[in-house]
Parts: sequence; structure tokens; C-alpha cells
Amino acid sequence: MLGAPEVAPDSSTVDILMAAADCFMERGYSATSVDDVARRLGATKGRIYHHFPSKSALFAGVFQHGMDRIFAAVEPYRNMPGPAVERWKRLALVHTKRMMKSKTLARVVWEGVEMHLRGATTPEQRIVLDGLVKYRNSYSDVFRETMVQARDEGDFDFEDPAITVQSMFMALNSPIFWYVPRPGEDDEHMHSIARQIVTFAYRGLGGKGELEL
Amino acid sequence: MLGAPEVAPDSSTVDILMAAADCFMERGYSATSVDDVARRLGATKGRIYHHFPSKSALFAGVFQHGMDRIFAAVEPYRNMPGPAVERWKRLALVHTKRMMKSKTLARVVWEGVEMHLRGATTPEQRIVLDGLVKYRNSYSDVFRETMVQARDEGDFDFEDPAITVQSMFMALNSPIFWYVPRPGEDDEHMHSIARQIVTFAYRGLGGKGELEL
DNA sequence: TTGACAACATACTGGGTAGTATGTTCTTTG
DNA sequence: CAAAGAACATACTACCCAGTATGTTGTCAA
Repeated sequence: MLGAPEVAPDSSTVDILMAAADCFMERGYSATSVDDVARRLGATKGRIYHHFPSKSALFAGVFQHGMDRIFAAVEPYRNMPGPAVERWKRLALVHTKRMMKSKTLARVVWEGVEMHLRGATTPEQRIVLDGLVKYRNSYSDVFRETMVQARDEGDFDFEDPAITVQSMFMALNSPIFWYVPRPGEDDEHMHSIARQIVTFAYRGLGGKGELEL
Repeated sequence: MLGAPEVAPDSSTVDILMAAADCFMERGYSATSVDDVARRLGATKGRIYHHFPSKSALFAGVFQHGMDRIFAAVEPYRNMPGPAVERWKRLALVHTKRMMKSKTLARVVWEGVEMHLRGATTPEQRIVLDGLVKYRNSYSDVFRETMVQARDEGDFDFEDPAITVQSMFMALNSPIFWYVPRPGEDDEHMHSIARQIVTFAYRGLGGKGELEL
């Protein structure tokens, strides 16, 4: 297991994390007040500050939790034997579905990366965010390495991996911005969407033939 | 010309818009104070509130200005004769380069769309943002129609246009999040990056053969 | 039973910020 | 040249919000 150690948070803390994720997704980090999160919980600030020392720590908690979930989803496929391109297909599909299922958490992770790119406010926040982004980068490294290996094996064809991995990730992440979870007929519908997105990325990377998923 | 009427703002107003765009990009809308923008201008709030009635109006101004610039860039190619796929190539390349050149404005437009998706705060803001997002959607419609037409002509191959256009746009927009403008050797380097991104999207859409750009 | 601590709620404070009200200077126009 | 308005700056206010200090309730172990 790479990345942060992920100590499992207790039930009450998870409730806070989820409520915070909802708020952060709906209004963004700085437009969300700690009272907003408390209100969504039907509680007050006291509860939140009992579990988190600061608003930024709360955000970091959500980020961490989100990355843990995403990592866990792809874990079974990370070291899948066989050609790299097959591994990539599995990873990409699982990742995309995860983006749709954990849309809220994924959005917060996204904003965290954005905050990091912008350069977070205080130095301490910076350090925390640095660690989390490193955690998240180790995730994208899994994809990068798989992509490059598949290229070496002749199944993909692209120039600069740095540029290409960005384009690919943006495409795979796209549903977090427009996908709206349906109440009924979920799984089939979701799979169809994910399949189309992965197909787009697969072809974009220079994959040949059709990919059955 | 579709979209909003775009009355050309005077020089001083443009300065404000640019400073605001810088701030909004660096810190995001709600984390940016009007004083921040004024400070960047070497001025005070008075100047800004003389030209804009509110912070949200200032943001809307930046959004509008950014969309005007982007629209202007693709305007020469919108009605290009010949096969749709050739038109798409031109549009995609120009768009991607514009994302890199006007990265700051593009980021603000992005955040504006995000704000709209989240559901902006007050009803009046909502109306303004609605109009601007409609403006921006008419832009993506240009791409969507071109894509579909190219598919009808047998040059592209994809399933749901709604899903595919999102994946494509995300890929083309990706440089606004990681591209850092260089001081030297700009044009050649920029073109190379844009070409790789457009290639990714072109293949993703099911484009055959190589595209020389 | 009691006391110690966890898990909150309540009440308060200081700093920041959008917006306004009111100067001040410069330019334009009759 | 006078006066009116444009283009700002200055000063002020009311509000929101992160963080803290303190109170209250339940639980659990000795």
C-alpha cells in the first residue's frame, strides 16, 4: 500500500466527512462555512471542532477519505498480470465508475488539487496539502506507468506521457462535473456511460481495435 | 454573431477585468476580495465599484470578456467550407491554443460554469449567470454540431454526442489546469502541446489516420 | 456512587469583507 | 472660465465567519 496510512475514522467522524463533502461540492471550500456543515448535520460547530482542529483540517480529512476510497477501488487491478493494455482497461473503467459513484468525494479531491496548484494560503496548510497531493499523484502514477508500459508493448501510441496522461485523466474525470445519479435503472445506465468515456480515452491513447467492456 | 452583444469595454475597465481575472484564477471567486483586485491594480475599491455595481457583476464581466475572446478566436473557422472533420480540426486546434494563451480568462469561464452547475446564490446572480452560460453553451454547440456532422460524413465514430462532447472538451481544456506559459521559445513549444492534445481528442472521437496540423 | 472523560452545545470575540456615503481631482463642454 | 459630471480615493458600517472558551450531558470504569 502506498500513500498515507489511512486510519479508519469512526462512524460519527465519517458522518461529518460526508456532510462536509456535500457542502464543499455544492459551494466550494471557501464559500462553505463550518456552520453550514454543522447545519447539514443537524448539529453545531462544537461537534465539528471536537473532531477537527480547523476548517482546513476538515477539508484535508475529506480529501484523504476520498482518496482512500478511490485507491481501494482500483487496488484489485493494480498488479493484474497480463498485458499492460488490459490492466489499463480495467483501471480506467473502475476509475470512471468510481468518479460517478463517489462524485461528491471526487469533486472535493479535485478542488484540493486545484487549491494546491494555486498555492494554498498558510504554510502549514501547504504542508498538509502537499502530502495529500503526493498521495493523489501516486495514484495517477499507476495510470501513467501502465500507459507507458502498454505503449512499450505496442498497444498504445502517443508522444509525451505527461501531456497525454493529463488529457486522459481529464476525460475519465469528466463525469464528476455533469453526471447526475439516477434513482432507478442505475447500473446498466452507468456502465454504458463509463464505457463510452473509457472508449474515448482508449482511442485517444492510440489503442487499436474495439475494446469490449 | 450569436450570443451576447459584447459592447467593447474601455481601457480602464479592461485593466480591471484583467486584474480581476488574475485574482479569480489564483484564489477562486469567493476567496477573492474586491480589495484584492484593487490592490493588484494599485488602486482602491472605489475604482472598481465605479465601473461595476457588485462583485458578482465584476465576475460576470470577466466571464463575458473571456467568452468574447474565445469566440473571436474560432470565428474565422466556424463556417469553413469543406468536410466537417477538417473544420473540427481547425476549431479544436484554435480552441486549445486559445486555452493556453488566455489561460487566465479561460479559468474564470470554467469557474463560472461550475458556479452555474452548483446553483449560484441569489436569484439575480442566477439570471445573469444563466445568460452567460447560455452564451458559452452556444459555443460548445458549434463543436457538437461539427462533430455530429463529421460522424454523419463517416469521418468520426462515437455513440452519445452529449457524453462524447464532454469528454472531448475536457481533454481540450486540460491545459488551463497545468500549462505554464514559457518566457522563451513559446510558439513552437505551444503548438507541439496543442497538437498532441488535439490528436488525443481526434482519435478519441474515432478519427482515422493521422492528422497533420 | 463518583469522578473522569468523551462528545457534544452555547456563547462570545476579533478580523475580514461587501457595499455605501462622501470627499477630491481632473476633464469636458457650453 | 464656470459648472457639471466622470473617475476615482477615503472613511465608515453592518455582517459573516473561523476559532475559542466554557457549559452540559451521557457513559464507563473503579
